[in-house]
Amino acid sequence: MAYQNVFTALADPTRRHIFETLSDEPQSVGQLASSQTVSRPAVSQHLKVLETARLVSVHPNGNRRLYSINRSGLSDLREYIDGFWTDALSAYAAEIERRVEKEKKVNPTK
Amino acid sequence: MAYQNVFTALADPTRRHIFETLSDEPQSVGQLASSQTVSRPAVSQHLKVLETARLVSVHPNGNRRLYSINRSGLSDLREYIDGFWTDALSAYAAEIERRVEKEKKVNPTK
DNA sequence: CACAGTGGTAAGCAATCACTTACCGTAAGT
DNA sequence: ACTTACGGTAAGTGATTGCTTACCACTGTG
Repeated sequence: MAYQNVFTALADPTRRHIFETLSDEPQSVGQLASSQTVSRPAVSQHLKVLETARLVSVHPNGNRRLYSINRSGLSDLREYIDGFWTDALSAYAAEIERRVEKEKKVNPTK
Repeated sequence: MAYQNVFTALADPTRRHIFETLSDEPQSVGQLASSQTVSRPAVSQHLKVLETARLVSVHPNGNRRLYSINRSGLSDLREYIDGFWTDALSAYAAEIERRVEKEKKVNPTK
């Protein structure tokens, strides 16, 4: 039911970049701002949106606040997406198909 | 690479509603507009966004244009989402494999 | 040839969004 | 207690967005 916020949260390029940066490793707000083109308050506002979409989590550590990725939002999103394949089997089959094709690209000799 | 457009396309509630309506059955622009709270041109503009995101397809049929769902955009989105699982990813794939095999046993004719 | 029916596009407008600077609260160091 | 670092929030602004009405092109029917 929360996929709405996920869509709006990841629709913005800056927010996606922050999210992808956090997927590599947890960072503080200041760290994030230094690797971003926008100011620190902007990052703070973006993190608020990402947090309400359950895409990131905060862990206050002394003086600073460490932000890390939260896959709950992505799970909501995937659940929504899977609903558009009529029967569950075709969704899983399509998933398998995709992975097989991907593997073929990486390792064509197989 | 096209998931950006998918995010922005499905971030709007009206656009999501149009997309979900089309997932039930293909419809013309006029049909869609009648089941929507917004005007026909608005629907037309939304369909344009959905089309560039590869979420819907058009099939001109005589006088009218029949819009139907296109899952390519969703596939792009799922691919993007799956990139955020690392270890859990393989477990997920194994789970899919298991379900597919199970289904094959139950219903071998498919 | 008209003449409906259908739908894409242009122009304009109000609301929302992303960003900035300025300010304030809190936690550690001296 | 003073100071420095960190970060959330308020206020304001320019750009973007979603919507409307108006207009125009195309297709099928009399």
